Amino acid sequence: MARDSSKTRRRLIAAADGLFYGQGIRAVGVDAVAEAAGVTKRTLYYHFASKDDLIAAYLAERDLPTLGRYQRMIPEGEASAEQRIRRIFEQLGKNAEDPRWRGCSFLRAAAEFANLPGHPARLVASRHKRRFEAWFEEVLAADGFGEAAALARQLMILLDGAVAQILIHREPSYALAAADAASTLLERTNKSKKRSAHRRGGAGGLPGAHLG
Amino acid sequence: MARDSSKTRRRLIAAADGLFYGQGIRAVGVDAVAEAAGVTKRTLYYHFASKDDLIAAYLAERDLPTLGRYQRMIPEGEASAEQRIRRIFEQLGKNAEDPRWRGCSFLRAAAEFANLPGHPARLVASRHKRRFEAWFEEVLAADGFGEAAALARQLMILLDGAVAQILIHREPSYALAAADAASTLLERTNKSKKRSAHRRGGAGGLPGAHLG
DNA sequence: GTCTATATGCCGATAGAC
DNA sequence: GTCTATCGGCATATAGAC
Repeated sequence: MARDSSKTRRRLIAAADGLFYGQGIRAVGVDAVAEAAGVTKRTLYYHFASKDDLIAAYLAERDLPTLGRYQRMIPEGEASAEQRIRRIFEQLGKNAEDPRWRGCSFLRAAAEFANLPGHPARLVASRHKRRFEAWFEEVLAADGFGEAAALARQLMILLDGAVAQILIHREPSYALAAADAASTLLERTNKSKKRSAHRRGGAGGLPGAHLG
Repeated sequence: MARDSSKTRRRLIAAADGLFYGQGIRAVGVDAVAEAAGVTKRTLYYHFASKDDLIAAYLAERDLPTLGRYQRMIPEGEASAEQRIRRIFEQLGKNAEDPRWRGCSFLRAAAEFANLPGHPARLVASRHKRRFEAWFEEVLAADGFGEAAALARQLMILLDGAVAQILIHREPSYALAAADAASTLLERTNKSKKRSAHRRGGAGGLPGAHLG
């Protein structure tokens, strides 16, 4: 089987995911990851050139699923962009109530490797947040918002800002404060610059296995 | 000399500050801290019961000076609260241009110890952010804003959200996006709920040795 | 209060067998 | 592709002398 998709490799990434997200990347040794995956350290080093390589694979594996989970929170066409985006912040607050919630894996990785700008984990984290911001921009533009790019940036700031405050205070209600701020920003732009009307309705969605 | 204020103890905290902020707390061993302070490890353990104790002292030492640096960025009575608060975000962007900038030490500590809610570093970080939020509330209330507490929370979210994005993307311009968002939130509240007029003028201020 | 020396264990990474 | 065994180094923390 190809080295990139072997069962063992996937088991190692899954084990790394649980340990790195749960305890922190630098706090977990490769011994623990190998043991959790049920293989020896030597096998881990057959599949990954280094711990840094494993870290990058762990984050890359989270990239699209994380974005997809947020996208599924706000089904297209069932409500206005304002309502759909508000739902994202509300869902963040609910997710943060789970004791296993540890904030955003990408933000935490950037914090852990703040002194290593070229670290592979940093590249994956930056790419993920760019994708997220681009998606926000699409959602806003599709609903007729002007200055969608600038608004999308502000929403990213609010989202990670809420994550940061919740992480620091262990207080999920900061997500609602961020939701209010987002509503204000969108409402304000809506009234002055939005170019077309929106649809109406409600939206559903449940948190997946991942929490970040 | 009292153990809490001895020169050696202060040298150890200063050494820890440079290393922990520069490279991350878990990335730095006590050996490195002791060597940077010019003492042996045994002396470090005379002054601090454990590395966790040293970590807490490192953050506690940053608490009030960090808040004070922000407070000095916006001298009281020289401008409206809107202008003074905008200046904070602009200054964050300037500080982040320094290659030694590594984001917020409290946020990064919370990220590193996300799995240890009772860790002394977490307590210091939470306390610091509470103080910061309370100060924002004072500034807003003193300028006649209604809902100052809710607005102060939103500003904290924007501030740490900007720090997070800058850290992830190495892109200080996110501070300006946050500044615009803050202006919008304040302007909007200003127009609908502010209770009194404000003064006018400009403000000065320079970044200190600390960057967090 | 500071030193030398050490205890004990985990760190990331590798050699070589099968 | 996975194993056993191990390398050299660094982790936090401590014993005991002065």
